[in-house]
Amino acid sequence: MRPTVIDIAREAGVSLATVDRVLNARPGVRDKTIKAVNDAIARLGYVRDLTAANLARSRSYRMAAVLPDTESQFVQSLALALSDAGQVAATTRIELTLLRFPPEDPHALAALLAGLPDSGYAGVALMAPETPVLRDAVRGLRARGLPVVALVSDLPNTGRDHFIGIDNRAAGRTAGVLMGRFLGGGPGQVLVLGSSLLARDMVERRRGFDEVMLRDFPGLDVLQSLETHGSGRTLRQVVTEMLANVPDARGIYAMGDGQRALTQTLEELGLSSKLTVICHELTPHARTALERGEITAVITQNLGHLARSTLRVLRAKADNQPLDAGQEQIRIEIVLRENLPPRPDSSVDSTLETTEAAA
Amino acid sequence: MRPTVIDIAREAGVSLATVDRVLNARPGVRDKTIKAVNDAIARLGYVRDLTAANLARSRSYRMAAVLPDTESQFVQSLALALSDAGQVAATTRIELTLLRFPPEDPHALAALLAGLPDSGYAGVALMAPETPVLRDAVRGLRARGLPVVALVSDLPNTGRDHFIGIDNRAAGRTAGVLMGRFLGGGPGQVLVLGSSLLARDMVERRRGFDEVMLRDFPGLDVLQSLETHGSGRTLRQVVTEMLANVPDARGIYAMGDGQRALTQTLEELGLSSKLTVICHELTPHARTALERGEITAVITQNLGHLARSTLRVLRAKADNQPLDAGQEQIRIEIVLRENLPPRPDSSVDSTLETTEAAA
DNA sequence: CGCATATTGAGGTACGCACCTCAAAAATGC
DNA sequence: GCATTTTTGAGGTGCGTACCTCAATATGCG
Repeated sequence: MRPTVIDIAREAGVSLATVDRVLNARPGVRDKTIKAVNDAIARLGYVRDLTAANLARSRSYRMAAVLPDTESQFVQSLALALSDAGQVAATTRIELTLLRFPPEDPHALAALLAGLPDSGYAGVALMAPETPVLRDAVRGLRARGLPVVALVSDLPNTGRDHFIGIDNRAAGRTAGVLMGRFLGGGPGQVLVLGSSLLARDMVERRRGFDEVMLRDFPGLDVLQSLETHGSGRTLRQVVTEMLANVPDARGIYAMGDGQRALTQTLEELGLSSKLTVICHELTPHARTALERGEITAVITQNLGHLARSTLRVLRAKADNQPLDAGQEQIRIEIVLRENLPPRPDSSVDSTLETTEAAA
Repeated sequence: MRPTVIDIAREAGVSLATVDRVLNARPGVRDKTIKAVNDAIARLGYVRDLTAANLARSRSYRMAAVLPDTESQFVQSLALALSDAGQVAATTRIELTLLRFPPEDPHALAALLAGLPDSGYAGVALMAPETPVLRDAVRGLRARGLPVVALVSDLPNTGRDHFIGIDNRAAGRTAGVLMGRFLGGGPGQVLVLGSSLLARDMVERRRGFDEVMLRDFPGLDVLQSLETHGSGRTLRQVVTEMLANVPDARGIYAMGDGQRALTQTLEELGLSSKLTVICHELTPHARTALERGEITAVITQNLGHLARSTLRVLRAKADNQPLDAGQEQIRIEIVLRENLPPRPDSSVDSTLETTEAAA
């Protein structure tokens, strides 16, 4: 049997109340006594039973995940992954609420954040572009003692408690090596597409991509980024135009969303499977395109892990506990047709299973 | 507040004892009453608090992980990851014991498994080659009601409850595309190394590799597999000899272990960084070699995830609970120099942090 | 030494649930 | 309608910990 607080008390020759004071860092214990208790803990190899502890604390964790209200497949998948993870986590006293904000309205977002009930929330996860208004809003939350973690896209200047997502510069570098090697080093030209050239993640991906291309594949000519503004129409326009002017285009690096518009455009131009196409995020569309050979490689992050990590991190922050850095590290995954994971991923049937189990 | 059993009882108009009987599938309740309770549960959205339930059951999970006693870096890393995961899981009433067996002695392994205390264990994770003796031993364990999961290398004919690891054929295919594309399709020759040509995982990797190479890269000539028997000396010998006879060798696919011996051999032959080298498992050595450019790509599985998954699966099996397939899916990861995850991975400091938190 | 203050002990309640017993009530068979 | 069986209720105990109160010591200081 594992030792309990009672064993500690006996071993240390003190009362249970004292052990409790030491364990929970309550005041009114002499250093000497504290040491005695800690020694006993070490001797017996006591490990606090977190399940019992949380029960006794009757601690529960109401958390909010705030996402832009776009119809982008990526955001939708992320929302799904989060709500799945939330369902599962419900058995561990975690309650997750998903909130959405109008994507182009930082003030609405700030208002939403400011309007979160003052108490009752244990933490907030946030995926949003860093604007001055948002910075203040996040600072406000943190001033109220609410942990805030940035999701997918970092908010380094807001004082957020943690960032959950990939290193976008490394992701860009990864895209770079793949592109360079897949094209055999050149010669040829490579198009780069981004939703917005101002967004931090786009900038970083481009930077990483360029680093590698310049250093390792000087024979390839990387063109200026094209902005799609998240619009399929714009994407089609700029890509069509560009490809008309660039005779020897051999690759496309799509840093932002719009895989559907891209593959469609290439299809129309009769270029499907003729170019090396690398994009980000394994959305259902990217999957299909990968299977069909219309996209060569996808750089992605596992949304299931991301969602679960979010809950774990928020909880750890709420409890003021340290993180397991290794576990919370989100990997930059490379997906080719050949290592495409089977479909049931952040799917619905896991939810079904869970519900069934609870019933 | 989340509803509790008491709320269910009130809502269903029955006593607490009856709710309990329904929840825990105890006999002696009329169907009509069962339905009433389940309806109440649905109406209130009740979710059983697993932490409290486990506490009340005073359920604890003694588990064993059985690994071959080799000094291979991969097995060592796996052992480390498992013991790390075990440390962390100790706070949730899980106790993991690591056992080792002499790698070439299936009978010793069988004896070890048969000798596990009849009760007291909640499950066993096992990494071992599938031999007839082992098959019987595993069947014996399962007959005793002990869940068994296969680790890293599957044991399909033993009736194991679950397999935790990657699809080796898909891994081989992945290696294939990478090799093919990195070499620009040929011409040239590719060496394949495996520790043993009989081991199931080697066979499957080779099969996947060949599938892709034959179909997509007919210009590349894939040579017969060379057997290293897990010995660095043998590896050096066969590789040196082969390279002397093959004028246009451009790539090496190392399916098994021995990365250290391989990079050393290539170094000696003055071929470092001149060949496209793809191998498996991101061991410390593979890391270094990747950083130095001596290895081009590593196909790997995240040992941290693997270890945590093992514990989760064993626990779910012990509780007869369904799995979250998405979460337990082990990804085939592709690691290049550019997306090499930062070092602190299945490291020691996470252990320190945890210990500190408990103190 | 005597007093104020700091430290410790004893004991209780609660968290949400599992599991047990015994008696009461309801349903069933004849 | 009675005996029998099945179903239900009431109540208790325990899991390991948190957190509280009040009294009993111990310690430090003048």
